[in-house]
Amino acid sequence: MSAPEVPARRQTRQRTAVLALLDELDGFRTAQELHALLRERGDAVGLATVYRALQALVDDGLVDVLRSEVGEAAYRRCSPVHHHHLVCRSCGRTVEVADPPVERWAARVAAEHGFADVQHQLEVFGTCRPCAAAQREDRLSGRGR
Amino acid sequence: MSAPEVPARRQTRQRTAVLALLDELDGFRTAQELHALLRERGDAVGLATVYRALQALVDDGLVDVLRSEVGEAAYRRCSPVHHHHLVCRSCGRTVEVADPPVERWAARVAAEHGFADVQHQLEVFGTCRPCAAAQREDRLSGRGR
DNA sequence: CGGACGTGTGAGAATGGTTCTCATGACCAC
DNA sequence: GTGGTCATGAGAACCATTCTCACACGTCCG
Ligand SMILES: [Zn+2]
Ligand SMILES: [Zn+2]
Ligand SMILES: [Zn+2]
Ligand SMILES: [Zn+2]
Repeated sequence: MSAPEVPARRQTRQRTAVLALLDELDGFRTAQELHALLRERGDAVGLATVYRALQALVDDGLVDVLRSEVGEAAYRRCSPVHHHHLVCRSCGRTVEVADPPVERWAARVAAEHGFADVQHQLEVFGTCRPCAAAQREDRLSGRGR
Repeated sequence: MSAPEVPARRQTRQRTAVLALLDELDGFRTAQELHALLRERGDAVGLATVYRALQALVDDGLVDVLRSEVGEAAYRRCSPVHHHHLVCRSCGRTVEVADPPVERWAARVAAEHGFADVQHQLEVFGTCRPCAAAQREDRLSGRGR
């Protein structure tokens, strides 16, 4: 009800830089990594601002966020339609994938147990071919232990 | 190769208490919540020890861990066979569910993109019936805003 | 254009969950 | 029993994220 509540997002150098950087990267990156990359490239942006920009992008549905196993948040420019991810554990390379059956399954199993307001999260983790090859090499050289 | 590597888990009052508490609870609880519950009940255990005991249980496959949206880890006594979870957002009540099709789907989609060492995580979140009813009541009373 | 307003920025402090440190205590095989 | 480990716990350390607040700068009329 009442006003549509659009706080009017303002266009600044910092927000533009964050989104531009995300557009060039293909995988999930943490806020700290993005902050370091921006600094290297010269587009210096405060860390707190990186966090705020990412949060805004997530709210706008332009960016997906994923929690790593150690609890850090990682961000990626994603398409706005519902999808899931196939993520490389070591380099972050990501492929967007869809699985229509699981959507129906989630809704059905939730209904069967009387759960409402259903959401689901499905992610697949693995090692992409280049990273697997690199790891094999490492093992062949000195890393016996 | 070499020794089977079983560091010999020692049985102490603290670890017994943590596992016993988890056995009584039906949902995912954070380490801090478990620590508080143990203190109330009189089985006082240091917070660091709760974390260590939980980590050991996870390593042994007796407990599952889930990251909340705010990044906290939540633990639950679970069956040792592979399964997924239907979790109530507000009370933590949890149902273990299986979805054989998604297992095959994950393996296939990973193979198609050349990913190895595949793992997947699938969780469904919702509001269980009792919690939904409670929230409806709250809204009817003073919470107009 | 030219301010006025209100949002955005950033350095540093604060927060809070988790892990580490290390002196002390308690299992348990012998 | 005893000894050698491993476990415990209070507090410090860690570290990602958020908060604070003085200041800068888009945006919007006029
Ligand atoms: Zn995505
Ligand atoms: Zn889905
Ligand atoms: Zn489980
Ligand atoms: Zn599965």
